Amino acid sequence: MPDREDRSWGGAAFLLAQLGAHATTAFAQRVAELDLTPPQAGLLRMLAQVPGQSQQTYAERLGMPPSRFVTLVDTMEQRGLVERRRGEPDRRAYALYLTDDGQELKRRLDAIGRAHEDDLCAALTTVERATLRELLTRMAQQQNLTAGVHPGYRQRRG
Amino acid sequence: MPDREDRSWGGAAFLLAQLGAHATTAFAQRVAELDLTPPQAGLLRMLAQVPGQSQQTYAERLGMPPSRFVTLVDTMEQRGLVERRRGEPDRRAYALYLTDDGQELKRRLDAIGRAHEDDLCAALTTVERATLRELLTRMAQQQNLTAGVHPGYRQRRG
DNA sequence: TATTGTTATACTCTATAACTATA
DNA sequence: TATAGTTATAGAGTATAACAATA
Repeated sequence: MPDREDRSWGGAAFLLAQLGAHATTAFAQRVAELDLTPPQAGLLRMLAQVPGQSQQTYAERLGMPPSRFVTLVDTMEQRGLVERRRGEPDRRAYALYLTDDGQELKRRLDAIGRAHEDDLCAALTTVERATLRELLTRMAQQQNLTAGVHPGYRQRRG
Repeated sequence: MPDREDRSWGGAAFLLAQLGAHATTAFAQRVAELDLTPPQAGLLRMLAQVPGQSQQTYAERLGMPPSRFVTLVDTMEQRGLVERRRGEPDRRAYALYLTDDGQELKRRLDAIGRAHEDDLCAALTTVERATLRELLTRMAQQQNLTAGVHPGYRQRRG
C-alpha cells in the first residue's frame, strides 16, 4: 500500500536522475573499449573543439582542480594523444593540442557517442527524440547549465 | 571552429547525463536541510512503501553491499527514525520499520520532493511536463531500469 | 553447512596545500 | 609578490572478506 504522498517520486526529476546515472554508466562502459575514462573523453572533446588553451582553462571548464588535471594530461600525453607546448610568451603556461593520434581517436569517440545516443533513445521515434532534446535543452538553459559540460567527468572504477 | 562530427555530443544522452547529475546534486542539497543524505532519503522512502523486509532485501534494492547498509541503518536508528525488530521465526534477520518520527520526516521529504520537481521543470508547461515524463518512462522501461530505484544513492561530500 | 547481519581492513579517489619556475 | 603547473599527503568513501550468531 504505497502512500498517496509518494507521487513526487515518480516525477521527471527522479526519472532524470535515474536515466542520467544510467546514461553515465553506459557511456563509461563504451569509452572503456577505447581505453578511455569519461574525463579523458571529455578532454579529448574539448581539445578538438577549442585547442591551444592553458591547463587551468581546461581544468576549470571540466570542473576539476589543477592538481587532478595534471595527471589526466600526463596519461594522455604518454599515450601520444595530447601534446604540451610551452606558452608564448608566458613560459610558465602550457598550450594543449591533440596529436594526429588524438584526432583519430576523437573520430572513433564520436562514432561511439552516436551509438550511445541511438541505444539510449531506442524506445523513441525520430520525432520524439527531437521533442525530448528540445525539452531537455530548455530545462538545461533555465537551470543555467553550461552547454557541453557536466560534472559527471569523474573517475569511475572498473 | 567546432568540427562537424561533434553533433552527437549535443544529443539527448549528453543532456540526460548533464541534467541527471544536476538533479542529483540539487536533490542532495535539498534533503541536507533535513539532515539527510540521498541514501538515507531512499531508505526512508522504501520503508514507507514496503516495511518489514530484511536488511538484505533493502540493501540489494538500493544497490549497496550489506556492509554499507548496516551503517546506514545504524545512523537512522540512532536518530530514532528506523526500528529494528528481530525476525519471526528466523531470529537471524531483522525486520525494518519506520518510527512515528520517521513517518513524519517522510512527509517532509515528500514536500521537498515536490518542490524539487517543480523547480527542475520550471521551464516547462504542465502539458510539456507530462510529455517529458511519458518519454522518460518509456526510455527507462526499454532500458530495463527498475521503477523507483537508481544507483545515485551514493554518499556525497558536503 | 548455509545464511543474516556485523566488523575490520585495504584500496581508490579526491582535494588541500606545499613547492618550483617563471613572470 | 603573484601565477602556472607540479608533487606530496592526508582524508573520505568504498568494497572485500573475515567473523559471529542462528538456522
